[in-house]
Amino acid sequence: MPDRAQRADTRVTVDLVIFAIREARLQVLLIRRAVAPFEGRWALPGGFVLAGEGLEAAALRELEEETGVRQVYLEQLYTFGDPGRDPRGRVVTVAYVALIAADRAPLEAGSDAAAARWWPVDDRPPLAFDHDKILDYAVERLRNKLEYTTVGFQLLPRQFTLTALQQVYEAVLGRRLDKRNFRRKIALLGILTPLRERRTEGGRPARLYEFSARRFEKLKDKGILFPF
Amino acid sequence: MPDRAQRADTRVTVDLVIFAIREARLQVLLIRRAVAPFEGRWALPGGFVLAGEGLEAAALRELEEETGVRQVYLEQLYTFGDPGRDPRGRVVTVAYVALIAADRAPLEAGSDAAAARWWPVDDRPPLAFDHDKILDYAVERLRNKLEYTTVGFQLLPRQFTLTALQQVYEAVLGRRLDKRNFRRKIALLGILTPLRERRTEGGRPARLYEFSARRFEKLKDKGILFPF
DNA sequence: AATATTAGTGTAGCATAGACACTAATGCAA
DNA sequence: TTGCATTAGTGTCTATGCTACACTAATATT
Repeated sequence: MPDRAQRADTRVTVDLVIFAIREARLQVLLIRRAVAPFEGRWALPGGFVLAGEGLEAAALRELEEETGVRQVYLEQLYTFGDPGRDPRGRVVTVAYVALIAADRAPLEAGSDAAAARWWPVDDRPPLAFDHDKILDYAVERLRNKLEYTTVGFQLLPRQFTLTALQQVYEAVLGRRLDKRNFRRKIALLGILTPLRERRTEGGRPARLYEFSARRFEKLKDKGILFPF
Repeated sequence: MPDRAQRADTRVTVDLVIFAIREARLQVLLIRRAVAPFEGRWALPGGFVLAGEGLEAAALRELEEETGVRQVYLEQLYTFGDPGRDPRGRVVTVAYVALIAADRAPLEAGSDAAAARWWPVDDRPPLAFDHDKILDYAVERLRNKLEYTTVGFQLLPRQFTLTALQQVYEAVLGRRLDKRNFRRKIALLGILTPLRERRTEGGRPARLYEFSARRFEKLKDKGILFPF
């Protein structure tokens, strides 16, 4: 049994890695710190977990404070608790990843006073605390999940073209994909509903699609858990 | 900014899901609680993170206290922090999964005073706190990881037969595998070193093998991250 | 009407996964 | 010693999925 004297109470925070696709690149929302430590450095948005508040609830609260959006995809990433990761004392942080649909991502994120902006993940400033490590891990996780889940759809508006969907995959994975192979794979999944509408953007108009959560659930029931 | 009065300090614990293969089944080490709450119920071993101690360090310390083993595979699983998950107050727990090689798993685990024993995961008593949820999630993760990583080898002694390896996979996945397909897949990976020794156990003697971390690293370097 | 731009479509080769049954080497008991 | 029980070890065929690869279609602009 640990001695009561040694058993230190600890402050617990949540940090958020908020991703969106902007200008066909994977971008992350960062805030510029106004106070020490790391004053002036960019950091992941986050904050303390309140008394009686669940971890995910705290993450959702911070997310809404930062971006104004609700009902987004949110997933716990990892918990970082090295002593010394925060010079102010013992702070354990539970990191979450949020995915925001392109059309719901605030243009230049309107945070309360503090400067906040989107940065391309592969062209970003050095971050405060151990946030570089957190962000790197988040990107790795997102890349992996993209290949065997349907999280990719969370980065798109409800209606989208197949080209837009492919651009999401290319932006996250960081490499070009073959158009025909990509479309065949998607079609084989059978989780997209084609719509009557088309959208025209410079050339031949493209058909719009919707993600069909209903069909996806049916696949899951059959044990086809991760169709990607 | 959260109000300072609302920002509650919190106790942080680590809980351990310690797996081993025993009698060809996936088993987990549980301890019987001697004190309230949940007195008499079985629970995952765990304890408070000490001041100045890292999360993983705390998990390793608890693991050694509980089993006496060192240098085991240890991986962070998930962090559970629902308010109300512990009737004594706000406790956030970081759950870890440990894999112990069959030959190093204590026979009937010798914990300090408290009763401790191995239970088959699919034939276990109801657990204290939210530990059933934690254990279920750990099993799910282990099953997934088994298929695309080499964690399976962590559940075996350094030298083992292919049949023993297959039994590990069958015990974790909970289904029988085809002997020829299994052996072909393993051979294709090229990460096993055949030894001269054989081990005889009732019938024809079986060749022993060693996991070759060196060859595995070479594969990783080539980008073949998860050969399974 | 010509041009630029984006959407949309099929096939062939290769690798991987699953189904499937018999022979080989040893220990033990009659 | 021989036969029997027990565990080890081996190859092929089929189906499925992945990769590479090039042209036609529909619109807007000049």
